[in-house]
Amino acid sequence: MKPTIYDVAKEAGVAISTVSKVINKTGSIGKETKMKVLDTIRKLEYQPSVVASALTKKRIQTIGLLVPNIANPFMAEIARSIEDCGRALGFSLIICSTDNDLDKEIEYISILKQKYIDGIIIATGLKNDNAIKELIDSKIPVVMLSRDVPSLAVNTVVVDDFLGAYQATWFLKELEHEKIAMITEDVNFPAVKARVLGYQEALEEAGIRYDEKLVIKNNATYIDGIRAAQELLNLPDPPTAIFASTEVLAIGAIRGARELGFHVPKDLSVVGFDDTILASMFDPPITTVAQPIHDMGKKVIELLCDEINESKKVKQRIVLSPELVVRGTTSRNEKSLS
Amino acid sequence: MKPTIYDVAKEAGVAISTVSKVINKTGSIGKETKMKVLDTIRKLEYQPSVVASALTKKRIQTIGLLVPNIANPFMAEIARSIEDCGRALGFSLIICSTDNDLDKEIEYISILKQKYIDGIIIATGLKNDNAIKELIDSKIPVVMLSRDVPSLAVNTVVVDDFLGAYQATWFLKELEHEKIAMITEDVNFPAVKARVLGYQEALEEAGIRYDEKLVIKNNATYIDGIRAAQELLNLPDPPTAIFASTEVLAIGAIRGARELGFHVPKDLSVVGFDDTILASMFDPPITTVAQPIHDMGKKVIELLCDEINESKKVKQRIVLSPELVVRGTTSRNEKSLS
DNA sequence: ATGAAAGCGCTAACAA
DNA sequence: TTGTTAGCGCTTTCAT
Repeated sequence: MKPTIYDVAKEAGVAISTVSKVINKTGSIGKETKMKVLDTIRKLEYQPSVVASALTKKRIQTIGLLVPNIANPFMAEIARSIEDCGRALGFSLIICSTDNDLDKEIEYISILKQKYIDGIIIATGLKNDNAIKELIDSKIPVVMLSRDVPSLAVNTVVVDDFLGAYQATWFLKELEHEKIAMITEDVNFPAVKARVLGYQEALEEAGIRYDEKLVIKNNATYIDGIRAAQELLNLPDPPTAIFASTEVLAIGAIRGARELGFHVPKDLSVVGFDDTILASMFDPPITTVAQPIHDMGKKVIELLCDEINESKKVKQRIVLSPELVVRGTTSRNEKSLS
Repeated sequence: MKPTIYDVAKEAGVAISTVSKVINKTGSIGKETKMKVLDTIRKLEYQPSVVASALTKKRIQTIGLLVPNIANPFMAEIARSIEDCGRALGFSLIICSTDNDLDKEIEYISILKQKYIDGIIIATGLKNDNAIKELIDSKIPVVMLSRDVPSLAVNTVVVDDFLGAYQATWFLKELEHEKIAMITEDVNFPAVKARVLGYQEALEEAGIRYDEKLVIKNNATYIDGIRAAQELLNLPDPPTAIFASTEVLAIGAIRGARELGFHVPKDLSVVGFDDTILASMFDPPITTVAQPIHDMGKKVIELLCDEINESKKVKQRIVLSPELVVRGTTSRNEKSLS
């Protein structure tokens, strides 16, 4: 049987509370006894039970991560970043793929609570914020990732979607593109709306008239990307550049363009968003707005720890800047010279 | 404060053991009291503490998944499958990315043990099996996924790598390719070796002489794929087809070929392995040996549950068949007609 | 069928 | 500085 704190205490000839103290570095213990305890812990290969301590401390050194789908490369990369940052602080990571389904989200939150999880990171995008509200009311440390809940005071880490879209669009403008289209998901999330706004702002500053026929909203699948691009390219006066608000949409758009005989980037420039493995492995590698995935994980864990330790009671909202990564799907607009 | 089992008992006017029994469906309880208890549970919104019960039952309804890297699309898809199958049975999933680093693997295993995890799924590939041996000796339910430990009796789920490689190679042969190369990771894992063997076997049956210059072993990065393909295509008598033992290698190979002016699939056919999102989103979509990701997750959870419940004491080794998915990176060899 | 009580392994007062 | 002890919330005999 695995040794318990009692075994250690007996073997070392001290009380269990003494052992507990040296393990948790609480209270004060004599250097002598401390060494003795440490020695027998090593000798017995004793490992404290996280579960037993969780019963009193209400913490099990584990955090939950709610994502739409861990199979989505962007989420998987985010998860990896969070896992690493969390591990450094002793946290394990439970993955919860909700498919953006409210019922699953509620179910997962309920389960995580039952398990005395230390905190929850929410990176799902839902229409309904009630589940989140209740969560926060129940005093469980929460931080939102890439998701704003405007009506709530809650720790949040987001990237500047407006800026990212602006950068992408402006870059296209500097490449002398004038008809710049946008493909995006058709939902009401602040993040999505901000990207459209950033696109519009850049156009305006560039002196390009905003044309709503050039903005295609739909779902965000590969197929949607293909369709949207083809719809755009079949226009009487088709765009020479497309800003896709997602890597998958960008890849779909490229595919759609190619099927119509357009060459990327010669005939059509495409900029994506996220910078997942999909962008760098595609041929040509995709010019894209990179989310600072590593920083996002780091900040999110920092905020969560602050919340867990109650060291800071003020909620924070951290906005990280994205960065345009220029690769092979964009080029100067030749038509504008004619 | 969250209600405890005591609150429920008091409110319902019964003993806590009675409440415990109705929750766990153990022992026998009168229909009357059962209803009464159930009602007050609902009324109080009582949720039993998994942690407290774990203290006696030694189970926390959570399993650990050791993978090289959750950011790897194949592993992320596997994780999703396992998550879903596990959730149906009430398990949460803790992700542990080891980077195939023995120290991290050991550290993770140790942490998982401390947390009274119910079982561990190991999908990492390591040179050293000692950590696994100890794990199994310590009676924690374990199942290996895509990893054989020949010297150990342990539940295992693998796909038939030999068969997959055979199918890929044979398919290429049926396309009348005669010079078929292979690119693979250079490690000693049974899975990797089996793929090389399957390739060789198919060649032999096809009456094609095995040429070791056509087998490039290296790491398994995108860059390695590029280099390997270029090395092959620069041969005096270059291959017309490449079987890459990984999606990433396949994508690298295609890129390498294109840089040299080869068209895929006209000048060079490429077959990959895994069938992740990378394969279907690439342009053209990649012909690949699909691993039955969903079945793998299902079987792995089944085995783990058997082990957890001790219902079956015989260790099993389940071999799943891969399936060739023909897409756009393969075509008939035109040169053979000349 | 139901209840009383002894743990599970640890933490945290409180004493000494 | 060290030890005693009462929980934490639940499961599980063993009585009743």
